[in-house]
Amino acid sequence: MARFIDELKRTHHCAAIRAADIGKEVVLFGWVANRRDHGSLIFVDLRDREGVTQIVFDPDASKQAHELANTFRGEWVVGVRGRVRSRGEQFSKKEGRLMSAANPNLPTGEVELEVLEATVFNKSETPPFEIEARSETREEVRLEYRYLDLRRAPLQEALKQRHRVNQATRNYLSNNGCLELETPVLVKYTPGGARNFLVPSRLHAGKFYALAESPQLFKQLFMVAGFERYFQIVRCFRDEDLRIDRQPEFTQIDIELSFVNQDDVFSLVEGLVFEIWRAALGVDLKEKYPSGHFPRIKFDDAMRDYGNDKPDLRFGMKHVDLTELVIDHSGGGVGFFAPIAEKFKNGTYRRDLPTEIVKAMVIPASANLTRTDGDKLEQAAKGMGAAGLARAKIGPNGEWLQSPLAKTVTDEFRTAVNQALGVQENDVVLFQFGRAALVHMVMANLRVIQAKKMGLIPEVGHGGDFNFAWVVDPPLFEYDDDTKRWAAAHHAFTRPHDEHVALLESDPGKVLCYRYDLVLNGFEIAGGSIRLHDPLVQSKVFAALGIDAKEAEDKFGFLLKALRYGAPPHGGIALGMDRLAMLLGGTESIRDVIAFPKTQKGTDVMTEAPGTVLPGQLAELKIRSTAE
RNA sequence: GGGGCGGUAGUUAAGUUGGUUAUAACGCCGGCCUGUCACGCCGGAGGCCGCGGGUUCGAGUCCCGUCCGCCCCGCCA
Repeated sequence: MARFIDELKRTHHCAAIRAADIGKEVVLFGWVANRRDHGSLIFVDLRDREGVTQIVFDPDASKQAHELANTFRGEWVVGVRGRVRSRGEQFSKKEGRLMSAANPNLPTGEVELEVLEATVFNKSETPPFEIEARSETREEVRLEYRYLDLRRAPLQEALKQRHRVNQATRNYLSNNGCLELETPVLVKYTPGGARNFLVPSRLHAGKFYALAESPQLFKQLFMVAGFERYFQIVRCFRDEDLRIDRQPEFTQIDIELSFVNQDDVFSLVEGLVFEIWRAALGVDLKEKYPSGHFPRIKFDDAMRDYGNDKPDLRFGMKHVDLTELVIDHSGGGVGFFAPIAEKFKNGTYRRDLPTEIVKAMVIPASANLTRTDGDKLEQAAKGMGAAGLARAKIGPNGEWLQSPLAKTVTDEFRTAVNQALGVQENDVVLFQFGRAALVHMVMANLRVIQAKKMGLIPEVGHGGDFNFAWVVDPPLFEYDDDTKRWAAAHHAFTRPHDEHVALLESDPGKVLCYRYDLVLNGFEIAGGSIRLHDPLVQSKVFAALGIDAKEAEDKFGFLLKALRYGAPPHGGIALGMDRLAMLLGGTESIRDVIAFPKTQKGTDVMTEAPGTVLPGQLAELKIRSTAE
C-alpha cells in the first residue's frame, strides 16, 4: 500500500482552498509550477487543472518534507498532506516592516498549506519552455510538446470551454426534440464539393472509401427514415489547404429537421447560440438581441456593402458600387474605367451579369492615412491579386488629390462619385475595378485590414462585442465566367424560393434560394439550407445546370432514389464548433482551441504524421506510390 | 500552384558598410538566504547562427538552392 493515493486520497483541487478551510488538513496532488527557495523555508506553487495554491515547506513542520522539497524541480508531480492556514502578517525584509503576506492576485491568495508530509510521484525533465499563461514561445515548438503547451492556463480554459459548449449543445438539442444519431465516417466518394481524404479498401483492391466531408447525405436520409429531428457533434474531413480558421479535420454541430421552414431553423439555432454563450461565457445575448433573433442581411446586400458573405458588422466603412455611375458617365474620363463602360455599352456584358465592376471605399480623415499607409494597403492588395490600388485624397473643394485619376476625371463624374460616397475633406477614397469576384475579395480584405489599423476591431481577447447576422437569400446559381454557364452556388439540393421556380428556365440568375449562413464578427459560424424534396423542381434545377437524368442518377443516385420514397420537407444547418470555440475564447487561431491541431501544411509536428508505411502494407492494399 | 514573412544557446530576441572570443534576458546547474509569490544575491555551464552549395583572405551577415513554420490568394462552408 502506497501512502499517497492508496491511503491518502486527494481531498481538494488546488484552486478550491479558501479562508473557510483554515485549520483543515487536506491532501493535494499536482505539478510544481514554481519554487522559491529561501534556505530553510521553501515556497512552492502547486498547480492542478483547477488552479494554483501556495504550499510551504518549513523544517519545523516536517524536516523530511522540507528535505524532499529541496529536490523539487519544475513540473515534478507531487502529493502533499498539510494544514491550511492564513498567510497572516509577516515581517517583510524587502519592505522592512510587518505586512500582510496575502497575494491578492491569486484566488487562493489568502491561504497557504503548511506541508506535513510529501511525496514525489514523478520527476520531470526541464521543459523546453516555461509553462506560463502568456507564452512567447514559437508555436512550432509548442506544438512539438503539445502536452506541455496544454498545461498552460489559456489552453486548459479553451478545452474546458469546449466541454461546456458540448454539454450545452447536447442538453439544448435533446430538450428540443433532436436525437443524437451517428453517421459513417468511411463513405463512398462523391464528386463535387471539397476534396476528400481517400482510404484504400483492403478487401476490395483498387477501390477507396472517402472520409466524410460532412454527414450531409446521411442526415437527409435520417429525415427520409422518419427520425424527424437529428443532431450530431461530428468530426468532418476535408483535404484542402489550411487557413488560420481551417483544419483538415474539424468538428461540426450538425442539425437536420423535418417539417420546418427557414424561420424554424433560425429559431432553433438562435436558441442554441444563446444557450452556448450562457454556458461558455456566462453572457446573456438577450441583452443585445432582446427579440431572441439575429438580424438578417440579404446576400446581394452583403456582397455590395462588404464584398463578401461573412461581413464583420462591428464597424462601417461600407463599400460603394460605382459601376452604374461609371457606365452612365462613360468612364468619367478615367482611363481605367472607360473600357468597363465601353463593354457594357457595346453589349459584351449584361448589367445583370456584372462580371466587371468598380467599387470604392472611404477611409475617413480621422484615420490620417499617409501615403506610406496607402502604399502598404496597395502592397496588400497586390498580394491578393489586384493590379494596383488607385487612391484619391479629398481636397477642400472636393477635388481629388494625390491621385492617378485626378488629371483626367471629369468634374461631373467626380462630383457624382463624391456624392455617392458622401466624402468630406481629407477623406481618402480607395478604388478597385475589374473582375467582380476579385474586386469584392480585395475590397473586403482591405476593409478589415484598415479597420484593424484604426482600432475598430478589438484586440484578440479584449473584444466583448458579438455581432451576429443571418446572411439570406443568395442566388441558387452562380454564373461561371470560364464555362459561360450556370453552376450550383452551393449544391444542387437547395430549395429555390417558390415564386422563383418559374424563373428556373427563363432567368436562372434571378432565382434565389433558402440557403443561409450565420456570421459572427466576420466569420461564418454556420451554414445550411432548406432542402429540395420535390422531384419535379429538382429536375428543373438539374436542367438549368445542364445535368441530364443519367448524369444526375450517376452522381446522386441513392439520394434521389431515397427522396422518391416519401421524403418529408426538411432542412438543416451545421455550426463550425472550432470557429465557435475560437470566437468564444477570443483567440486568433483555430489551433488555439483544438487539442492536437495540424500545421499549415497539414502535418503533426509531434507525431510526425503523415508518415510512410511498410512496403508490405502497400502490397496488401495493392497500392504503389509514385512519389519520389 | 502563386505572393509575402520568419528560422541565431532550452526559450525569446540583438547582432552595424562582411572582420578576429556571436551578445542579453528568462530558463538550467552550483552556493547563500524563514515570508516569497516574475523572490533576492554570488558563481557557472550552455551555439552545426535550419540545411547544402557559392562569392571572399574572411560569411550569422552577400548570392543560389533546399527544408521547416506562419499569413494571404487560388482551393474550401
